[in-house]
Amino acid sequence: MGTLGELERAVMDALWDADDSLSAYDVQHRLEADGRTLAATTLLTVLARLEKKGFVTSERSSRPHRYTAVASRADHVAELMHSVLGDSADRTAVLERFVGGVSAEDAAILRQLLGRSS
Amino acid sequence: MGTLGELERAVMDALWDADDSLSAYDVQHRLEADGRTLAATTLLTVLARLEKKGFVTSERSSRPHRYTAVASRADHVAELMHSVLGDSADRTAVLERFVGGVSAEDAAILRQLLGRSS
DNA sequence: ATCTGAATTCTACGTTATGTAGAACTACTT
DNA sequence: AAGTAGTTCTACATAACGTAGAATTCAGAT
Repeated sequence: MGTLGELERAVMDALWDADDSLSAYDVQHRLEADGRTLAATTLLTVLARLEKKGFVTSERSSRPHRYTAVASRADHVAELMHSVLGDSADRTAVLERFVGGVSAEDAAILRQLLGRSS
Repeated sequence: MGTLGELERAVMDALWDADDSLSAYDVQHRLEADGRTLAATTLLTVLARLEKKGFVTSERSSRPHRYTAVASRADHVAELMHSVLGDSADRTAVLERFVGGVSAEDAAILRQLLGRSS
């Protein structure tokens, strides 16, 4: 599955919040701005782990290697939702519960997205 | 969050598949039927952990204590989906991806549940 | 009231994931 | 060739989880 640790998630957030690729140092500074001081090697380690897990890709031609999130945050979350729903036999029951707990706004968005075709 | 380990999930499945409460021994036998041989104490430990995590409740008045899942499998999955979606800022983007990856059947179920309108 | 066997709790150990980073090594720059 | 920025290796602590033996508890038999 694709569960991330606390730091890993923070790093992914940094990558997602950035529009383009970031170096380990960029990530380090972004986290520092969030009040989290970490050694550069720590970020390198975490980025390497994230890459091994398939969440990140790196550009090793440029010297400070640059890292990018493989999927957008939205894709990631949507994938997680699918993977959770994935192995459910009684999809109707699950979706029923899911929809039941959704806010009016989200329900509207869903209707809109499911829209056309009765 | 509420992520479960492999054994923990297997135990929860046993509880969900059963209609009423089960004793640790019942769970043990069910897992054995699945080709998984475990000591009774192991199941007691796992059940205790699941209870501490709030996934299970137990009836300690009857001698072989009986355990029950707090939430139905459907509720559990739906809750997980919500918790994943939960802290997303761009809900529209996420839901868009989510709906985009849903099967035609699931889409139909969702429309049904959301009641067309709008 | 005691004993006994089943059931439960306590304690514990191995493994893996994750946070964290120093030490060692690599590769441009000048 | 050397220095320095950057990268990889190696390592350790902590926590979660799988797993179960040892010790303790408790209800029923005698």
